[in-house]
Amino acid sequence: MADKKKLLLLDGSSLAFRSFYGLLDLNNFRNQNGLHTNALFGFNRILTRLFEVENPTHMLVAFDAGKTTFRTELFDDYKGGRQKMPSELAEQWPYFSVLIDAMGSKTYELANYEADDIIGTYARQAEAEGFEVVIVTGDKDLVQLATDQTRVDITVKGVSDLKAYTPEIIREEMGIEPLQIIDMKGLMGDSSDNYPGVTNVGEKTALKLLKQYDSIENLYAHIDDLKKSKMKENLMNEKDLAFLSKELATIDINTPVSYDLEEFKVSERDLEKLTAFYREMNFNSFLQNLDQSEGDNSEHFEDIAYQTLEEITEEHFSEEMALYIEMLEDNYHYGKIIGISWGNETAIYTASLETVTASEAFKNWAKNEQMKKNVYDAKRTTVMLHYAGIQLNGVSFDTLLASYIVNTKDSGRDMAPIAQEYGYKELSLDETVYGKGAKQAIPEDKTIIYEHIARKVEAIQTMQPLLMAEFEKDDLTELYFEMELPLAIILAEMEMTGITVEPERLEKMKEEFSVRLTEMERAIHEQAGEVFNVNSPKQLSLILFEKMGLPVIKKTKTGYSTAVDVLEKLSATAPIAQMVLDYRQLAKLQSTYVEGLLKYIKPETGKIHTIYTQTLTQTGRLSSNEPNLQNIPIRMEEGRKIRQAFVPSHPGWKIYASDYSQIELRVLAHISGDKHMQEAFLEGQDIHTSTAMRVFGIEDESDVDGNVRRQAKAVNFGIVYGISDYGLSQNLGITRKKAKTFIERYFEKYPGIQKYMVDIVEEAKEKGYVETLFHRRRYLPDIHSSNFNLRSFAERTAINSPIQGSAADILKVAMIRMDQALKEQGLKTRMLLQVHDELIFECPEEEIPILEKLVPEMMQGAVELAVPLLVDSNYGDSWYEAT
DNA sequence: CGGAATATT
DNA sequence: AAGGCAATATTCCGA
Repeated sequence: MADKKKLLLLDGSSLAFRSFYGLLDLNNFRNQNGLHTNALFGFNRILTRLFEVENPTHMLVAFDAGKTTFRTELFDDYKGGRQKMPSELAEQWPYFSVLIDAMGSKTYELANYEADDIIGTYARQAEAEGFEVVIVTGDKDLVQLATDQTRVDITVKGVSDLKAYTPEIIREEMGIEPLQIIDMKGLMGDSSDNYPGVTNVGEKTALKLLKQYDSIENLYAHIDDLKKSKMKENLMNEKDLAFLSKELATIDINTPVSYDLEEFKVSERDLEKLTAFYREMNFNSFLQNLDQSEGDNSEHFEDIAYQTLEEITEEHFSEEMALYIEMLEDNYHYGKIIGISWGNETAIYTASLETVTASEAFKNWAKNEQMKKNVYDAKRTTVMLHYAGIQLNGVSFDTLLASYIVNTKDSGRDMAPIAQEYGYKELSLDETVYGKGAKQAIPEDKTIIYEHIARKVEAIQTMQPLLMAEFEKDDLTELYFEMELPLAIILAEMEMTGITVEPERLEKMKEEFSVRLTEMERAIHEQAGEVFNVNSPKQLSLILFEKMGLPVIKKTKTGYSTAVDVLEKLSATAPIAQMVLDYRQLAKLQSTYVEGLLKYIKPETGKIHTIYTQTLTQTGRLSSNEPNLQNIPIRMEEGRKIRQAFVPSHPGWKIYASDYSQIELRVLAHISGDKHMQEAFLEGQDIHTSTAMRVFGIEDESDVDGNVRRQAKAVNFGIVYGISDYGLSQNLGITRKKAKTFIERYFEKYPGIQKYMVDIVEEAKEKGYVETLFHRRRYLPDIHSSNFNLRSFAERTAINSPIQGSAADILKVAMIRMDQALKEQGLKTRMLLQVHDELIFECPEEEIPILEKLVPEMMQGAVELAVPLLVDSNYGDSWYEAT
């Protein structure tokens, strides 16, 4: 069967503007000539994506022709009041057509008409010829063109996401037919196109009227039926305006266009033109993608000299070298090393794992603290070699960790993009060399591996001095060498040590849960009156809201929400809601924690070895994965019991756990300098009680009941996150107005906090980044965005990151101090886990008295703040008992 | 492969 | 006029 013809119609002007404002980072998007390139970059991304996703046979990008159109003749002020195109966008304008042409598509503009009209006209023509049509624009007006054959995709936020409008979706969301959009616009007007509509009629009123009267014409035919009201008066007075607005909103589908549809057949993209364009614009990532999609991308690489060794001797080592170990698996506790490379400016060597493990010379070099090694991911390298029976010491630089410290955006497993960023362009993506997903494979020809990893060694060497220079420039040297790099080695040890988990305990829970889940599922089916998949939110929502007719509380992008807060509301009247909640809770425990953890117990050792990712979060926190041991249940007793399976690895040992009390609020008290909050901590008061008394004006501490304290606690949390009245109201289930007064009262009572929030946002705007107590940076490009959401998010981030990040820094310092102390004192105690504000150890019982002094000393003394740090500790026979 | 839901700090 | 709290990971479903 021949593929159906598919026409893609792009509103070039609209998308260009969207790209420009969606990526409003004018400093970073410039080419070597200083030309701004942000809009072109975004536009290219849309085009590439559309070609991939839609695979059109025909395509046209339509542009607005100029200031005057037939609409301005109808209405002088049409699009009046619009500010001029910013010069930064205007200078990019000529290049859009260059890009579109290179991509194999056509552009078109027509004097006196807007892009909308061209699109409307061709859409209707194409429909008549049996095409499938897709329109892409940032302008909602075009939704009026949707039909069964034509879909209209509107950009939602920025340009990356599109929302599809089909007639069904429009009916569902607005309750009208696509063509009625015109009537709606006629009544409500359009502020961006600057035509007025009827006074005081907005979308809501317009839709209400249209549902009753279908069209403006019919509405006015029945205008006498309307009850006397201000609205009726407005409608009568402004009848002309309504009809004029409707005319302005109507897309002309009979524009005198001059090309035949067949002219818009998509042609092959012109690689030469496209490459030249990307080069000119400095779009390196697109260039690289282009290379890959064209297959052999090593063609333009310089040859690299390296030597594959069968026999390794002392001569192959020098005082300072780069080292790289290749393994395809992400999880290095289970993966297989497929090649090893090391070298310096004069020579690069490669060897197989067998050759290396057979070599005493290599092992001695690896172990020797004095012999410096530059690596990419010190932790990964250390653990991989450990499993190969090789001890690695003397790691003096980690280029991955370094690039993350310079910019938290660099977090990649893959070296190529980071190397590229630092000017080393001779390296392919791992994906290109080894394939991805199911297609990934170890190359038959080992020289492919060796050449690739030899380049990695060269990349490490190239990057290292550049990263050092960045450290000096941004005052990051101490953070890196005193905190992050030593921590990487400590984390490696923690991961290798692992934590013992008793499978028997989990197996028992599994049996019990399985029986209960079956029964709960049966009961839910009974209530529903049919068998369905309770795990499917879609099927569940059909049962709840359509079959059983329960009230819809909240919607998601794709349908009805069945989230906790929704089900909780429903549970008052519908027992099935509570049953689903209970079922979900248990199902989560079963699949993620009981069965999930069992999968990760190493049979040989009975231990779980997580992987901490040190270079991922934007705040400086660690993350834990495969499995995540930072979110083991604790709030609900049932889930908390999971922790009973986490036990010491030797008989007679204990699990010892210490956590910081309210570290984030203490950090906030410190950096904000707020006297009242500092005082509360200095006097050892319960902070939430203290807040409750201040904010709610309670005189006597004994009058603070649980509920009031809970509310104060929620406000404190909200403050740390950069609060909004809406967020707080959702959280506490109170009105927005009430939430607002809470926050106002809070700021009144803690003026230092309010000042901090204003100042930090100001600082972020000035510098483009915020930083922690230890100078860890987070860049916030969106702080200047004209997009309200992006900007607001950046502002909240500016408030939260120094708090969350400084707390993370403090625990990192504590870990280093603790590790040092354990080693110096020759203790048997081992640090096992880190969970953001707590450390978990295993220890022989006799060391407990030592730890009770040592751990608080190391943790509380990690940093000197204006308020004391406080640590709580517990121990027992399992993690459960230690918390 | 993205979205929804839910687990933690 | 809009719009939605900070940082993560994992599982499941359904296109």
